[in-house]
Amino acid sequence: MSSFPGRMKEYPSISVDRFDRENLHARAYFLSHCHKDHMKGLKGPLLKRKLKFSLTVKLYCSFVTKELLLNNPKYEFWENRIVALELDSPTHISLTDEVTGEVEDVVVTLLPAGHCPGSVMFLFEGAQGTVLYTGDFRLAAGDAARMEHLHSGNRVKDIQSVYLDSTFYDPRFYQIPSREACLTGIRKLVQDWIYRSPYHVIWLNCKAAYGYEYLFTNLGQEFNSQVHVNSLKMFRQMPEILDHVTTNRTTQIHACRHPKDDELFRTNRLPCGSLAPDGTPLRIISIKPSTMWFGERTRKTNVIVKMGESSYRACFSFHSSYSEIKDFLSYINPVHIYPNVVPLGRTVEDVCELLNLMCRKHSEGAEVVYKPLGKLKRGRIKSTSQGSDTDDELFGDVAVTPMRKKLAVNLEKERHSPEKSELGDTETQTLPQLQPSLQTSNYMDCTESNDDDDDDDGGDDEGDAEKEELPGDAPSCVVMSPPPPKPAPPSWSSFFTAEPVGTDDSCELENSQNSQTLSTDHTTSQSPELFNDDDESESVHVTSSQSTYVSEAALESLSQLDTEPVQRNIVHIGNDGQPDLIDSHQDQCDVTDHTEPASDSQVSSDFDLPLTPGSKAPQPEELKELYKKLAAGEDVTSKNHQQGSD
DNA sequence: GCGATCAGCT
DNA sequence: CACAGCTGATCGC
Repeated sequence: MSSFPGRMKEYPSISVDRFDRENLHARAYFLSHCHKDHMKGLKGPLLKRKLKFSLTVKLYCSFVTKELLLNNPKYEFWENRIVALELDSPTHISLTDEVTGEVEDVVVTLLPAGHCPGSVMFLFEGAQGTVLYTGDFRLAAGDAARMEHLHSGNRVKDIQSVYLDSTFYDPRFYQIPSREACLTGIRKLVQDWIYRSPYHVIWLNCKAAYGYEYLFTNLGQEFNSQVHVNSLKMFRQMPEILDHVTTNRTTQIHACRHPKDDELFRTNRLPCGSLAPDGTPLRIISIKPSTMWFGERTRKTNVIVKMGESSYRACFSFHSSYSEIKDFLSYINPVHIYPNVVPLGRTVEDVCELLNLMCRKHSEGAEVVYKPLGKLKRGRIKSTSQGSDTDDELFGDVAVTPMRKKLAVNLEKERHSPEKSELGDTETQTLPQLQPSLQTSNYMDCTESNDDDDDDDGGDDEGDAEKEELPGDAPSCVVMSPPPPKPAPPSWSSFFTAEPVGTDDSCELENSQNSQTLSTDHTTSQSPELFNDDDESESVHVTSSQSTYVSEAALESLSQLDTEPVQRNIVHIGNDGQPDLIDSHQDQCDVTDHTEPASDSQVSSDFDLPLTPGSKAPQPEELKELYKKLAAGEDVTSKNHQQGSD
């Protein structure tokens, strides 16, 4: 749970994810995602009152977050004050003090956070430096390298501070099976069950929060079915989700809820009360998504654990693991890191101590030997900045992989081998397809799974998880996390955009008046025609420029235009030669860099990974050599440090 | 009567 | 296990 107080040292005039107390005085608000612990004060009477008297205060978030937020009537009063921003589109915002008239400019960029639909990180750039507020995130190792806006030209931006989702920043949570692995395990379990008969149904026992949607969509897709949920209302603008969920109870996969659903389940009933039409009793199993973690050297990575006769836990995490966070931090190499969360059983001091190791000053001495080159997307080499730590070599996905899960290891290696990632993308398809065999997977009955007792190197637990036919006919054991066959990553991207949908109200989609409004914003929201560029050249487009009331729809689209995507601004700034925007910032190139490569970097669609600071573009030949060495575990350091040992 | 806080439960 | 978020009790305004 976030305990971020809402304000960042560098930009105290804005508030992020907290809306009470001091934050009531903010000049602008930012909401990273639609979870209650990040919305404290957001519907409070004080803030509501402030809005009434303020002309300029806005709330910035993603389109999806806006949609989800406004789904709750308690937040409706925000409607005309929310400015939804596109992902990966630097946007200039003028922060005006309504009393003094003082103005501060920042550029904000929303980066996908992978935590729940609409979740983003905020990258702020302004006179006080570049600051990243991560919100909550689940990013895999190497993801930072793929984020264009964390880079400036070929380099990683000079990031002053990171306000970090440190939920699992504790070696205890070293490893959490990847999203793909978890999904694969769940898919298999579901398949094992529902293919037995139409009376075999699944209940996904999910908590009341956004974040499980990708599970629903993936299962819906896989089984060419729809998942039963209580309401579709919030997804009415999100066809990617809407397509795979339903309020029709006659389906084999349920994620519906009821205040007493656990109790109902114990008596073999679904939360929705659905029964087979012919009276045949349903065979229900429940799958409860829960986070499972493993120690650094654990070989067990069961993503499904049988808890009882017909109940299972399935690995599922909204947050990055320790190693994922470390990977992220070591890549962006910030000067300061502030935890937003204190992991359970730890103190702030504990976390800070650990985080300090990841700060720039600490890594400096052992400065990076080798940083990712070109588009070495998967197999990025850890830069082992803070020497000694045994974690380091185990840092990447590869190392985190259980050591002797036979198949698993090799596959993982294959998948992450730099050679392949860089040169032979297609090769990675050599992975075996999932065994079509179902019915037979053996599950282990367990009560515990997260014993990360890495103690046993001896490998006593060899076949532990493998067999154990329980008498019951319910699938009875653990699915080890099978390395997914280079899955197309669950389409998280789809959650970050709210595509217009032709109000396909299947069941209970109230056609609210705004259902059309939003649709226009999405892609062409910043259509220049609507605004006369000239009068914007005033540069300080105070966000309240439209104080008069127009139709809601009009206002809606206007408010989207209040804040200029930087690309346009930048051009403008370039013209008058005075980048008054970020001038005092350490390096203006940060700003200008946005501009000119803008076209080219955007065109190069999948974000070829820019070079790391201090490196120069390697020739293909060199690269090959390099990768070979890397693959062979040889030393690739050009100078001083060795890679693995000392 | 509402909001904030906390315990309890999931 | 942890999450995210309910419910319900209590207290204060």
